[in-house]
Amino acid sequence: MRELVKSMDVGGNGGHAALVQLQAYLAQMDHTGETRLPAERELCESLGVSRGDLRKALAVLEKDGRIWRHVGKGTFVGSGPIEETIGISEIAGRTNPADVMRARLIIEPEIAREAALHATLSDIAAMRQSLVQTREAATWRQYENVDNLLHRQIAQASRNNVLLGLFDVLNAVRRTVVWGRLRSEGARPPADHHSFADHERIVEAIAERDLGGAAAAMRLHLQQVGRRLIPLHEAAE
Amino acid sequence: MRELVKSMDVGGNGGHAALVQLQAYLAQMDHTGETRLPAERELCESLGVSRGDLRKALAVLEKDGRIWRHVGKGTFVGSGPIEETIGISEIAGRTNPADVMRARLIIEPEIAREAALHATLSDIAAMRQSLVQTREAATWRQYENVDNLLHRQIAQASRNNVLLGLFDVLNAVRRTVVWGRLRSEGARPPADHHSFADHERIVEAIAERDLGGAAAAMRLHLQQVGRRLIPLHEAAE
DNA sequence: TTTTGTAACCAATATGGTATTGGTTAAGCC
DNA sequence: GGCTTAACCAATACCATATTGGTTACAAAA
Repeated sequence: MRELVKSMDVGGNGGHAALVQLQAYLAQMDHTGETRLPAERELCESLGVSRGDLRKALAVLEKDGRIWRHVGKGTFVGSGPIEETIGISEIAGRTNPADVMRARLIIEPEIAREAALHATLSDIAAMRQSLVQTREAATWRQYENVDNLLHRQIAQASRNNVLLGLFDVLNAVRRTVVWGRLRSEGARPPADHHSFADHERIVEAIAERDLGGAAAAMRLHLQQVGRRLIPLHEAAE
Repeated sequence: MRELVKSMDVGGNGGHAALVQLQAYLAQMDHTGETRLPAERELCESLGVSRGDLRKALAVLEKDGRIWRHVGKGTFVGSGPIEETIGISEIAGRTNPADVMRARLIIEPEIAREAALHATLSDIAAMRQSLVQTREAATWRQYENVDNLLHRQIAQASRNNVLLGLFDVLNAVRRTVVWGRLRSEGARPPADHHSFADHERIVEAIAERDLGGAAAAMRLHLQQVGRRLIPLHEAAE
């Protein structure tokens, strides 16, 4: 312990005393469940050390990974700041439609495979109902809504809320990145639109518990969607 | 159009006029890029209709999916409210360690495959440096920090910010779910810890552009980690 | 001179009061 | 009955203020 302190370049003796007091304070606080410790200005007075020494001790513990600090929030025990929320626009701002499509191509077939393994009968029934609704859609907007629902139902059928959450994130990023890209309003999807057959193949494979078939069908479907999307993207540049 | 209005149960004639005026307003606003429309109290006066009629017309457009509203925020044109942030705790609260592990097994091998395809030389150099640091870690805490860094470097090497973002979400969920589970403090990772060899195989496969090898090595590594984690989980129940 | 303690300041965040907004209800008026 | 208006509610936005970790300057002490 003493060697550690020496090696850490902690100035004089006062710094050492502050570190010992702090470690005692942490040990006492560890079994209370509370993770946030008092403000530096209070703590240094409470421990009877100067704020500079306290900060040196805190820096040691932070480098060791026992605490983490952030301006305006405070000092906390734990390995690091657990991000409580992820900003969709932060992801969407640093990417492009091609990367989104590639991510979908990587994630969604595996989700479909998992769905084929865990889908319940009611899951499958709900998907089949969505299949009918996609064909009945009167406008492109309605079609997109039902299409979104169907893909999410597949993710939900994986019965894995982590996968479902990741799908939701990916979906939100996609809607942010591609927002306002295709504006082919007015018409409705043609009756021979490739997605109809694609969707049916996916749902059928899931219903038959064909893991590889579901993944392959989803991959094929996304590749078809990608082919229709890339030309628009290149034409815009 | 007129039939639509009739079928939508929009009371008397005043409601129809409000709908027409609103549609005109939307069309005029559509090509300005602005998505938020004025507050109801202003808009109803601007259009010269009562607030009740305006709200009926807004309800029709909302049911049609052309606008969406939220208390305190306003009314916006578009299919739906794009979730700007995803709460990690929302996902973590509805799941369990097993699902997190399964999601990692599905996602991370594919990320490793992508990394083998797109990693730059500096990416690989950084990974190798992390490999050394994992062996030098003096405590389990330090080891975990470097291990986290290495896995994130692999995701970063995919050169796909969407995949990187999804990895960050998954990682945050994992750290929330497993928080405080393993408390084997004090010791340091043994020299023959399986992860050392696992990590080296993964990085080597990426460096050699062996797509399948990278994915397989990552899958094997995570399966090993899972085997060490499940017993702890079952023992707790 | 070097080190330590103190105070002051900065940028980021938290906090609380106020204003705004969609949603709802009730009364008055055709 | 329908229609209008007004008032109220809960959720959100907005803004000023307080708090916090991070930094610097300067005097006191060694």
